[in-house]
Amino acid sequence: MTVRTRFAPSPTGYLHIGGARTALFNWLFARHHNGKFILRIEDTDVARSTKESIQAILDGMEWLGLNWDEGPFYQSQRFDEYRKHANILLEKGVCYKCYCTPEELEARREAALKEGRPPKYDGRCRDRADEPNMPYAVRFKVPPGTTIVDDVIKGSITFDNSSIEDLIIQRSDGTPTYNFCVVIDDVTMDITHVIRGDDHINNTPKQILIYRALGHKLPIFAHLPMILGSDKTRLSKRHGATSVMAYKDMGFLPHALVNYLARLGWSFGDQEIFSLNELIEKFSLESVGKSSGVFNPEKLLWLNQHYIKDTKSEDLGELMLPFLKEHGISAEADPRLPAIITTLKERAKTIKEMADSSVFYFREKIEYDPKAAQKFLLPENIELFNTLLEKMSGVADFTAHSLEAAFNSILEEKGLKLGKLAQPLRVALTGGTVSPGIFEMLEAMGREMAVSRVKDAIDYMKEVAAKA
RNA sequence: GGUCCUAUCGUCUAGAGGCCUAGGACGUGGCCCUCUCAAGGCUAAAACACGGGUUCGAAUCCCGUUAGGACCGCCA
Repeated sequence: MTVRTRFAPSPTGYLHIGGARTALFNWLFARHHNGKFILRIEDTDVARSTKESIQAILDGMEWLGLNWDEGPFYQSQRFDEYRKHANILLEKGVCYKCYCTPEELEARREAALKEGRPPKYDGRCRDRADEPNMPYAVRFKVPPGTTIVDDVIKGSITFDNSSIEDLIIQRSDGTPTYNFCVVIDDVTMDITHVIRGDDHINNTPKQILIYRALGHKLPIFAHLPMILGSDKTRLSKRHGATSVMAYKDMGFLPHALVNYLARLGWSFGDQEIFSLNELIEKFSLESVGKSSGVFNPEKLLWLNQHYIKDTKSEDLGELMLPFLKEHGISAEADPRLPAIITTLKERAKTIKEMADSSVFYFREKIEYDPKAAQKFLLPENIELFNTLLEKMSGVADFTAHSLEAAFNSILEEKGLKLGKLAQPLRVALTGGTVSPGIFEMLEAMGREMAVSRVKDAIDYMKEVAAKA
């Protein structure tokens, strides 16, 4: 039997971190078993579902590389199917018509809560014989006894059916409700493994009861522990960015997020770094932990940095262009781009950070950081810079290697340490005191720009001398 | 309030009764390297929630306590 898993988000917002991990685990499990991964949009709540949300979820999935084999299926297009099954259950007598109005139910709920009783439906329409000409909801008649959820991750969980209320499976307007659609869909789509957040555990016995009433075999259930924020409550906007696409905008690589999410709740010995293929090969539900985990942005950052170092400069260039645009820089035609990135990628935690620190490579003129200029662009360095200019113009090939040799000869001549030369030059070249290594940076920048910046620095130092 | 889930360094985790003086990773501190910043290398501090059992032996199995979390809708 082929494994079939599904991810079934409701389109009431963007794809968030928790949903992405659920999707990822479903995807990994399906891929590991050479099965099918199905995408289903749970939009039975017509009022809250939006087209924008659907698109946002699809975008997020695509960015993460979680491709689906079937779907997206939309529950809103399957209402006839649900109604048909609801009627069957009604005829079988395992469901009944409930004529209580939402207002009445709400009033009773509040009263119960006030008196400290469980806000459970009292079943007053259960054995009603008449059929008044009024709108009715279809309720499932929960049988007595106990229902056992056999969960791959959590183990066996027993529920007393008396704690489960007669749930509505079809609203009085004829639309189906969640617990019912899920079962009908999972049955008709031949889902073999239901992998979802453990916030669904309490729904599971209800769904099992419906499976039984329908006469269908149960899928295997696996309930994933929640992802928590730093205060150990359910991850939400209060904890910062929760939208997957926000991570794209912050300059994260999709695989960094995938690797991070995979390791949040799942482990493979002491291994931290996994390629996509390794993830597929090594993933198993057995090694998913039971306890919830706190989302840790620092570790994500570390992984991102790791994968940035691991990515070819050419590819990074492509990814960096949109971030450069925000600085008003169009670098797509700049042949220096890959070389520039090579100097930067060892020291960037995000693509955005890399773009921010690359700006000096692209500007016509740079501005000096006042403190840096005051400390390093001193008139006493004019002579040194003139020598530098000669060497830089004279060196046969403008590479890190020959530049280093050329610089060393200056240093030897003047009896200087590299620091005395590198820091002033760094300020002249970049405007600040922090940058990539001086030789690799010169090579990446190119002779033309380097020479012009040294000249500018000499002019600047002369001005300073004149003022003094 | 009811139902259910969970409990190892600050965080993610390894741990399947003796391999545990509890391992790895992120983060944090120190040292080395060094033209700045990183990266890299080395290193340090840092945890079995508590109480009872079971056992020759418990982080590991059982029970309880405590603490956290989720769910209890004509939302999904």
